Amino acid sequence: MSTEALLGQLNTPQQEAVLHMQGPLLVLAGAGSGKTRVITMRIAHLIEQGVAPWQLLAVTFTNKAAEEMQHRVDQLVPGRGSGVVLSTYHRFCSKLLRQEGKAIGLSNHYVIYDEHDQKSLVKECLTELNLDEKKFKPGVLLSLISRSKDELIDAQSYEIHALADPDPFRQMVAGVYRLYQKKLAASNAVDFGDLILKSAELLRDHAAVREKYQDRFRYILVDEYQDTNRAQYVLTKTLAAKHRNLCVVGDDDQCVYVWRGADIRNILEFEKEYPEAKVVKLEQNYRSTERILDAARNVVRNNKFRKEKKLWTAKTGGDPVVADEFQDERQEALVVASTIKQGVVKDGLRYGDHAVFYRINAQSRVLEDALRRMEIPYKIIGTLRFYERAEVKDVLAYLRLVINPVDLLALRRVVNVPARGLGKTSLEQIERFAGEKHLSLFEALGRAHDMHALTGRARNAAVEFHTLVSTLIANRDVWSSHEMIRQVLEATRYLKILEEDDDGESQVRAQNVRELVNAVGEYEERSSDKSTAGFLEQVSLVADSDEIESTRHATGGRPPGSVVDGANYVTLMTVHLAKGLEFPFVFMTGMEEGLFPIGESDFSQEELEEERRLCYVGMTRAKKYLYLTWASSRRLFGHSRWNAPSRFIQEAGLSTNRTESPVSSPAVESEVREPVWDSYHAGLGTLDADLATPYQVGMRVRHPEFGEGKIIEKSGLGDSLKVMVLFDSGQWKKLLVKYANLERL
DNA sequence: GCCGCGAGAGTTTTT
DNA sequence: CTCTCGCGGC
Ligand SMILES: Nc1ncnc2c1ncn2[C@@H]1O[C@H](COP(=O)(O)OP(=O)(O)OP(=O)(O)O)[C@@H](O)[C@H]1O
Repeated sequence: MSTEALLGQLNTPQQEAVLHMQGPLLVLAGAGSGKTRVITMRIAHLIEQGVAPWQLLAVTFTNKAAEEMQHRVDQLVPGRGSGVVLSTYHRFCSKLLRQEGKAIGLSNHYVIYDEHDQKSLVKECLTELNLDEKKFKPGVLLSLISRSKDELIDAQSYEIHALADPDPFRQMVAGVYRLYQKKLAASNAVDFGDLILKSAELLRDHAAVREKYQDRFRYILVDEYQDTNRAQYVLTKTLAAKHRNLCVVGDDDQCVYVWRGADIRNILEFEKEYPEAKVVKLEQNYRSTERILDAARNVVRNNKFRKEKKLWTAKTGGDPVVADEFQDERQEALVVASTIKQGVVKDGLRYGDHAVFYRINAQSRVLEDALRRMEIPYKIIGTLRFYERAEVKDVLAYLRLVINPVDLLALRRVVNVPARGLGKTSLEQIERFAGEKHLSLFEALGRAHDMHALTGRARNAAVEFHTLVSTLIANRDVWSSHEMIRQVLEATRYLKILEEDDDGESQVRAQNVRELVNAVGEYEERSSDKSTAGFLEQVSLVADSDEIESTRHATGGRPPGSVVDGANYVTLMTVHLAKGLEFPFVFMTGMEEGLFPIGESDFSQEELEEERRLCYVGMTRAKKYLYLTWASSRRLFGHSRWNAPSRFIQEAGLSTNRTESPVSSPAVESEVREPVWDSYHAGLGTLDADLATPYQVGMRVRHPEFGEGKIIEKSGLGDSLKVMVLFDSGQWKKLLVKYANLERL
């Protein structure tokens, strides 16, 4: 596409940003103002100007966003777009380490440990250090370690800081952190944080590598810059140090990953960091109607820590933003589904134009039920539970072991899978032997004959296992990933054993294994790197890519309104995942205090502001129509509780409509509605199932200090009976009934 | 060494 | 409600 044609799709400030050729560039602008379009067009324009695609590095926040941008670029400059390095930070770093990791002692067959692996490793550390898991929760320690990595603090630096600190807890964390890293290194493994941290350290400490990449990337572009962490910031800065053509775009109001280490200062202080930077403001929102934009801005305006930005839209007026109350989450889901159905059936809308957002993944199930009942095609975007299934992990562990035989977690996982008589005791013996002889555990397995303490059976099993895996290893550079996984299943009889078991659960597992084989096959078709290592990397990095599709309903006919292209479905996802996307019709569900904003009322100002930004992100995804819903009673994680409407509804300047009875929709068959009602009543029943105490959920009470309120949750029994009370003042508290002096009303 | 049972705990958001 | 962990019996 010619430069003129490219520029024709942009407004004046956007053009300025795209045409800016020399030096740093900051685009700080509100939602829907065309920031992403600037990045995309800038890439195309630079290529038009003769910059070689491989000299461009563009970073996005999710793999999905990267794919979309790649697609756009390919359209704009056909045939030349594929050379651009366009990926997430994590993928970029993964490739970098694969290529250059040997400089820091990382073999190119390293594996990426996921959160589950990380937790196991932390647990091992605690055990080895004689620390009580009850007192020091692995999850808490892991998050301390991960946050440190986000801030570019490696184990050594952490230890140095800790030494200067008399707090024994920090000393302890330092010990765990160091051991944790030692274990990762022993397994030739890195975690997510390491991908960035080690890349930054690699560039810092190895001039040759640093200069190579600094020379190469003449232009660097970063989308969603407000959500980068310190490590990513330093990495970016290093890479851009030579050419200084760093373009970052973002919106401080959309920073929603502080809990994961995002540092909003990266974008707010960009000008300080690069005084010569050109700053472009985009003030026209092209996405939403005025009403939607006003509502969203009314919410985020309540934040103290933000930069005020102008934002206007030419789409004046528009449909009013609606907020509705429902009796419970089933009602809510039912109405969301029937509203969508009505729009499609009556007004000829497309399912694909609709998205339903929620704060937490657990909310999705009841929405799914409702959509399925009404035969509405939908897709859930989110972290895939598929790769968390035991049978899938087993097979993946075999693949990992073949690629990287020192991967201790993978080895431990499968050494006795399927059961071959190599239990805990035998393995401990072998591990001890390995330690003494300075062998890896895998090598030690091959020398089990020398271990006289082992039973004959265990000895044979160990050697047999070693031989089996060795044969696979011998072929790892010969076989493609698809071939490899089939050979793994063949050699271990893993799938056979499942298939021979009549148990229903085994059949499901067998099916999952077959699906994994298919996934490998598909991967091989799609990608240029057909190796097993490539597949494993893909699995580790692309947690978000995939969708669980729902088209299980109506095998006979196509649901009304669906089109043949197959892309016509309602999208379900968390608000976090919606960042960067847009839909004509958006439903935000679960708009309740305690759920959105999430947490008990003791959240800090910072946490509340992040929730508010998240709400702003969600609302600004809508182009034409925005519908907020909340349920006065919600069953979640097996417990019902009463809710107050989210403060964000009020902040948005909306008032709630109460829906007394279920909205009957002509699109809903009566036979479909019945079961919903049945389960609705069943759900209510559980609310007052335990009547053993005089205090019940829903009851109004008076507290001498806090005044009147309603009991929204109850826990414990007897003297430890606790109730959560939502006071009319808006605050809520968990109280021990024994001491609270409550008066029933 | 293996398997099944029961008690207990714990649940945001994701690269 | 669902999953994990630890224990005890085979
Ligand atoms: N100059 C323009 N003229 C018309 N439409 C535009 C223009 N620039 C962007 N758009 C459209 O506006 C919408 C929002 O653009 P884009 O996604 O680039 O915004 P953004 O600033 O990245 O949004 P957010 O930060 O909310 O994710 C898109 O549908 C895009 O196609």
